[in-house]
Amino acid sequence: MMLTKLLTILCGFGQKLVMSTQPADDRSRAPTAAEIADWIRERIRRGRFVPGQRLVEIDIIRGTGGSRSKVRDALQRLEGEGLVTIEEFCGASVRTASLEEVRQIYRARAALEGISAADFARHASAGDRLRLRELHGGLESCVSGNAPERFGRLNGEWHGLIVSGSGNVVIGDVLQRLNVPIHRLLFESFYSAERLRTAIDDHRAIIEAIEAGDATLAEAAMRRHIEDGFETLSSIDHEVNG
Amino acid sequence: MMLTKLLTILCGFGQKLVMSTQPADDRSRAPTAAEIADWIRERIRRGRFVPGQRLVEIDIIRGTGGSRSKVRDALQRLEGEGLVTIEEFCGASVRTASLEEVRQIYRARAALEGISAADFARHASAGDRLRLRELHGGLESCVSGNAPERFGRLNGEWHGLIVSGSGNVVIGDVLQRLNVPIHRLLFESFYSAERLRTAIDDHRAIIEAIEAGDATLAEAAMRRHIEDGFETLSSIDHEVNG
DNA sequence: GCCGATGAGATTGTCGACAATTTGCAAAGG
DNA sequence: CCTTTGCAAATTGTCGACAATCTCATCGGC
Repeated sequence: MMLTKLLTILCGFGQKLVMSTQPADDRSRAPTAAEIADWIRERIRRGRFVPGQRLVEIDIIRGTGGSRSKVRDALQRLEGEGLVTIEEFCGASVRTASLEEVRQIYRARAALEGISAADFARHASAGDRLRLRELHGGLESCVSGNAPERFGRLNGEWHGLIVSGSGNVVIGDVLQRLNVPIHRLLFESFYSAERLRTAIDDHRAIIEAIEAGDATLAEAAMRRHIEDGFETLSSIDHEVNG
Repeated sequence: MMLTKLLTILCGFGQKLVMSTQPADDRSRAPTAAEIADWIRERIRRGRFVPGQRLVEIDIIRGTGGSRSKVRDALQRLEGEGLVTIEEFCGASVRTASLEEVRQIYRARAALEGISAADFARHASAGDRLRLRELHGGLESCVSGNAPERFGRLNGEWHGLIVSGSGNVVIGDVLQRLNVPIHRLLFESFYSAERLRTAIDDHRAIIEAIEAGDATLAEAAMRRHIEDGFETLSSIDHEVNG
């Protein structure tokens, strides 16, 4: 009995939530493997698939209308992204990120976004610099208007702009991949108003360093900003988990 | 020359090199998708499959003894790693990294290995610190003994030790993935004896910073070391292609 | 001779059927 | 009541066949 329960937790963890059984997608045409992967990714992001949950192929087939091969391809692709794990005869399940792993992801983010901020300060286009200021304005209005949902989205855009404006596509890809497992944490803004104000201050300091052309300062500020973000996250986790 | 490069980028370019037609692997059991992926990866690393070359499924089936589904799975996995590109009805081909992309990869490496060096200086185990010195001794003997092949391998181990000793497996994974497309460049040591001596000097400076407990200095030195490495590579490329 | 149509061969994409394995249930035994 | 054992259903892994598409050599018209 205890053994079966243990095994259940190890392999499978059968959280068989009943699915909304809309038989297929709106469009009649068969979806590609990439589209199925998007469908799953989106559901994980939205919290419809929770970490540890098992992703049964037949359910995804019913949900997307794709064939089994396509669904399997999609799951394999997602495994490559580190979003799900696939075990022999156990199928795919949403991967859970430990706090330690989140810490390591944030350290990598600090390094990569830090260097991106420096490169942005050095040779970003005038258009990107302007857009950065605009986004910052939007973020400030979110804080005063208390719109945490919009804040999460704009904040993501702001960080993305720093990277894309730095002109390094490779770093952009790596960061996007790194962010996937913690996407829910990033956007499910359970941040306090105080944290939002702190973030805004950090952003302002970074922008000022960029506009002053001080790449080193921009990098240092960005790093500190991201590491502070992890501290906040970590303290929240401690409150929640004990 | 330029034309072939262009054709390589376009779809196909049937570089139908005849394969060594050993019918299957030594062991009789069927290889898994992961093993097939390793087989392909290894051949790309060794230069047996050159960038732009088309990877025909049937050839890989003959070479590995795996079934078509497994081979296709393996290719898809490799696409996820960024090693090959798959186009509709064009199949898989070894992805070519442009000089600009290599530059971006080196920039990312500089950021990640830099922060790893800092973390190594802060809290690496005594065993890892000792091993770092040992590897450095091996590298020095390579330079004096003129053994570029062994130098490439040991150099890889040295850099890997910095990362693993820093205690961040996420960064380790990212770096491993980043290095795959440029693996041939890293290990096909066409480096001059002078470059090797410069690298050794860099390494010594990094080790000294680490032993002095100066994380900031270690990071800066590591960054400069990697960016110098790219400069060397870039100048070689100009000699060859320009 | 040059150029486009055309058809065969080669290569890849898709799918469903079958085999291997696990899971959940239910009955037998203590 | 608890544990164990066996079986049926569910789920996943594997494979080969067929369809769709591309490549390239050939042929006929101009």
